[in-house]
Order: sequence, then C-alpha cells, then structure tokens
Amino acid sequence: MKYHHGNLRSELIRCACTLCEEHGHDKISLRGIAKEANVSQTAPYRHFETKESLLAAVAAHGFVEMQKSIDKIIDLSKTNKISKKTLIDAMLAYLDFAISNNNIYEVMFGTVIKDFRNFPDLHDAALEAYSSLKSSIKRYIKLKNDQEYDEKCVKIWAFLHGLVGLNKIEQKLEDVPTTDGSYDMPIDALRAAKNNLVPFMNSSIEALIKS
Amino acid sequence: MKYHHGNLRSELIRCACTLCEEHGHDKISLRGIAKEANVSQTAPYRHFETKESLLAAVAAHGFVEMQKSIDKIIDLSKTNKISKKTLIDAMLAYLDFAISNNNIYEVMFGTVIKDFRNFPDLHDAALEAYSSLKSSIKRYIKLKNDQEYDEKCVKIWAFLHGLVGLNKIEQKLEDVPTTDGSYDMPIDALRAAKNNLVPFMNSSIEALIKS
DNA sequence: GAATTAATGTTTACAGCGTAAACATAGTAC
DNA sequence: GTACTATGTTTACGCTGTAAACATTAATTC
Repeated sequence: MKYHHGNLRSELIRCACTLCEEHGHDKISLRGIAKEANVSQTAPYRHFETKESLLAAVAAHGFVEMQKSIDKIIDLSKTNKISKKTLIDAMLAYLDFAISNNNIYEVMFGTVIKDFRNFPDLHDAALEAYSSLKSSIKRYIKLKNDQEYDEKCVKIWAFLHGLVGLNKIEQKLEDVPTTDGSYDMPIDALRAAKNNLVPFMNSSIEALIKS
Repeated sequence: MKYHHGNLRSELIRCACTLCEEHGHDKISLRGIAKEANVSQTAPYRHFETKESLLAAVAAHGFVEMQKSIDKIIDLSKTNKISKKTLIDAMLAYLDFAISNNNIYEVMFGTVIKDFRNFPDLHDAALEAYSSLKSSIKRYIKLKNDQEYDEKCVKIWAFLHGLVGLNKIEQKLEDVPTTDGSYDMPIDALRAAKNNLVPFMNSSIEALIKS
C-alpha cells in the first residue's frame, strides 16, 4: 500500500455516498468514511475542511445524478415538443431517484448543509438540476413567458418534493384499524397513490400546469 | 432549590422546544437541555430513554400546535360548509406554522425520529393533525367517498409540505445574475410565489382539489 | 408513624465524535 | 540534490450520548 493514495478525494466521496445511502447521514462519521477508504481518521482533512463540506460533495453528486436520470427521459440534445407521457415519465424519474436514494436526497434537501453558497459546485449542480426540470415543462407546453414557466415549475417541484417527504413519513406510521374496522386513512391514501402512481401523477401534474 | 424538580418532564420538553427552534435539532445536546432546565446532565434519563424519545415529545408537541393553528381557522365545533377563502386560510395556517417553527417542523418530518410507532403519543398527534387537514377539505367540497377525500388530501398535503421544503432551499441558494442580466430563476420564482402567496395558493389548491 | 420500596435526582465513567496541531513521507521545481 | 508543497499519520482535546453506581425524596405497607 502506497503512502499517498493518489485519488483519495474522489474515493472519499464514493465511500461517503455508499455509507450515507446505507446508514443515513446522521449515522455516518468522518472516521468511518476514512476507515472505509483505508486511510487514517484525519486524512479527509487534506481534502475537505469539515464533515459538512464532504457531505456537500455527496449532495452535489446527488444533484448531478438526479439530473442525469431526468435527462435520460427528455433527450437533452433535442428541443422538440414532448408528449404528456414523457413529461410524466420525467417526473416519475425524479421520484424514483429521490426514493431509491433516499438518504442522499435527505442530504441534498435537508438541514445538513447550511448554505449552498459555501459550496459553489453544489450550488451549480442544484441550479442545473432545476433547469432540467424546467426544460421538461418548457418542451411540453407553450406558455407566455419565462416567469410563467418558473411559476409552474415551482408548483410541480413543490408537489414532487412533498410526495417524497410524505413517502418517508408513511413508512414511520402504522396501520391502525379504526373504529369502523377499516385501516388508517393517511397511510391508505399514500399507498393508494403509490399503487396507482401514473394516473395519480397524470391528474396532479396536469392540474398544476393549467392552474 | 428542591432536590426533586416536580415537573421535570414537561420542563425538559419546553426547554428542548425552545433550544431546538433557536439552534436546530442537530445543534442541541441532551446536556445542553439539562443545563437549561437546571438539572444534572443525566437527569433527563429518568424521563426519556434516549435523546430521540425527547425529540419525539418535541415533535408530538409540534403536531398538536400545528393542528391547533389549523383548527383556529376552521372552527371544529361546527360542521357547516366553509368558503374557499377559509380553506385557503387553513392551508396558509399550515405554511405559517411550518415556517415560523421551521426547526421543530424539521423534527416532525425529518429523519430524527426513525419510527413513530415507538412513540404512541407522537403517532396519535400526527394522525390527529392529518385529520384536521382532511376535515377542512371535507367541509369545503362534497365528494363521492372518503377515499376520494383522502386522495385530494394527500395531494394537497404533499404540495404544502413541498413548499415548506423549497422555502428552506431558497434560503440556501444565492441570487446569481444570469447571462442576460436577470437574476436566478428558481429563487425568483420562489420569491414571486411567496410575495403573491394568496393567488398562488388559490390557483394551486383549487386545481389539486379538482384534479 | 416507622420501615420499606419506588421514583427521581447526582456523580462518575466510557467510548465515539469532529477537528486542531505536530510530524512524516512522497512528489515537484529549480 | 535541495527546497518546497501536497498529502499522508499520530496524538490530543473537548464535546457527545448514555450506562452504572449512588443519594435523596415521595409513596406504600405494616
């Protein structure tokens, strides 16, 4: 084993992503990440000022990956109109990323990173991801001006982001039989939405765009 | 000063709420809470098994308060129809609570508490809050069945919850002048939504209910 | 009402954490 | 080759959550 690792920075990010997704950001330590990368417990400090800044790199990576999975649906090299199905698929790609990478999504949108302005790479990656979301709407429907696109985009983004959040709390609640023998309403409703996700999304997204 | 505090449990919850809202859940320690309550650093363990369980009490308290601020809008003693304005006011009450109690909202909906089933009081409080949200919709519009109410309710809840999340990240992003001299789009859009919140909510909520 | 027990405090102790400081080694520029 | 810089390691510190042992007060039993 060489004294100098050669690629420690990116290896640390990789290890951090893995451990974060496996255990959650609040359960991982810099020391644990260093151990996973087979270096001493303070080696990360040659590449990251603080734990927060390593997690910022994790978040930035997350935004890039999330954008990729949206861009895979709406071919970025083109500018033609997309169908409603393609639009919904793009939104589903957002949800799919968020749910399959739940713990990293938490780092991207949670309170771990206090201010994106301290991490320019992260800041850029987040804006880039937003722009992918926006261009999917731009190519679906013709609106008056950019401001109007942004308004719809914020509405849809909020809706998607909210669904991710509710999905998390669904997992923390329990089915409790109510007095009439049926089961717990909010969970039932969330499950129903998930089991019929495409029509659920179709109606919601369409409504928000036209609102 | 008495050896026995007399009301330490509720005093700890009170201190935890205060400190949490002031500094954020990830910046507060059991020791700090104990000091705030003027007891030894391990005294909380006579009332809470773990830090998580104290924070669960904070979250439960949050759900109760949130429900109260919704119920204040839609008088619970009545069952009559409510106007659209009242409905929107109830939704605004949700947002207002979430934003004025941002750090506690984070405890309620974040990853701090792993499973509500371990904290029956919290579990109940969360379901109660949901039921207030639902009854506001029930009294606004007549729908086919309970399932349909739940569907609309989930959509609206997701939207509200998502807006709270976006509001957080807006604060972490920076206004960066773009090439054409205008400012950063997602932030602009989020600010525009906040500055025109009532029409923004009117159109969105109406659209989701009818979707 | 005294003795016992349960509830609720304190003190002490420990391992794990983020990170600062001092030191070691390897690669780079002259 | 010598100096410098980048990137590793070792050691150390104060803070954390929490377990264990002990102290004090309140409640229960006789």
